[in-house]
Amino acid sequence: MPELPDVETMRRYLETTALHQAIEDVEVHAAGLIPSDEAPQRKATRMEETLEGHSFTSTRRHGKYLFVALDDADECGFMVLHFGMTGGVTYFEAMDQEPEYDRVLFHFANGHHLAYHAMRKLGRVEVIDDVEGFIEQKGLGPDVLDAEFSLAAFEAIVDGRRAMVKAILMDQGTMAGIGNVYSDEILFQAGIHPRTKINALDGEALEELFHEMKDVLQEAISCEARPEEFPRDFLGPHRHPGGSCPICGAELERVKVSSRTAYYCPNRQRQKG
DNA sequence: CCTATAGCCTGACGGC
DNA sequence: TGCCGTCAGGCTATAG
Repeated sequence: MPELPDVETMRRYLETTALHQAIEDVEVHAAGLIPSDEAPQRKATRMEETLEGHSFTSTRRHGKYLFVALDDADECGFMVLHFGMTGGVTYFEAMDQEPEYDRVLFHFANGHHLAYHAMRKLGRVEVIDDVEGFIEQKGLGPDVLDAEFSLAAFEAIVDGRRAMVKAILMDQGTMAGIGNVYSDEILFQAGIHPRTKINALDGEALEELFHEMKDVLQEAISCEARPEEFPRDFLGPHRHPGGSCPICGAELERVKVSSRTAYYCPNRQRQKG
């Protein structure tokens, strides 16, 4: 699930729930989510000791990564959350509300708790001291919704590339935040077939694509990334086997791109390149 | 530079 | 019912 709109929704959720409270206790239940070569028990203990006694003070997002600043950011830095395919965060009071697949649990002084959960353990949790350094080390491109990521910047970053447009959209090194589902949504709105080579798009099509990138993600955020709230002409709720185009009614087709399943409307997204 | 594949994990679903 | 393969919205590493 978690692509840019989902992670942004979680960021806002954390902003209104988990900030400015003393973290009394931390339980790492799945040390494998911490990327380090240390022994699992050692990693878990180290993270618990690093966070306990501190508090979260602010949040930040880049692409699909969520950064949570610690009160003593100079010393402790930031906790980074990545959600893989199935991760999320839940803030709750009574322990009988503890979500399933709870991988890291934070106990706050106010009696509430925050769970980082991930059914499949494909996410990551770690503590870093430098957000910019982390982004660079991961090789992430600009966040798609960053105001400085302009049409000119997009054109420059894509200039000379020849890959399929869907692969480019999903490449976090080109730009950060778009995954399989939202790349399909963006291409649907832009009327572009997912296997189109990006260099086959003319200036007008590229500009349309750029605006749909921004608009689709913004719209999804305003819906808190909940497909049932999406505008009627969005592909999302129809994106399943047998689903039909919300605009023309044609049955959606599927094709593999970058080893992922792309859904598209054969009527409105004709292949050109 | 580009594409494809496997691996990391777990659960849901369809077929036998 | 049980077993098996396949697929699922993530990223990384590797090979051609």
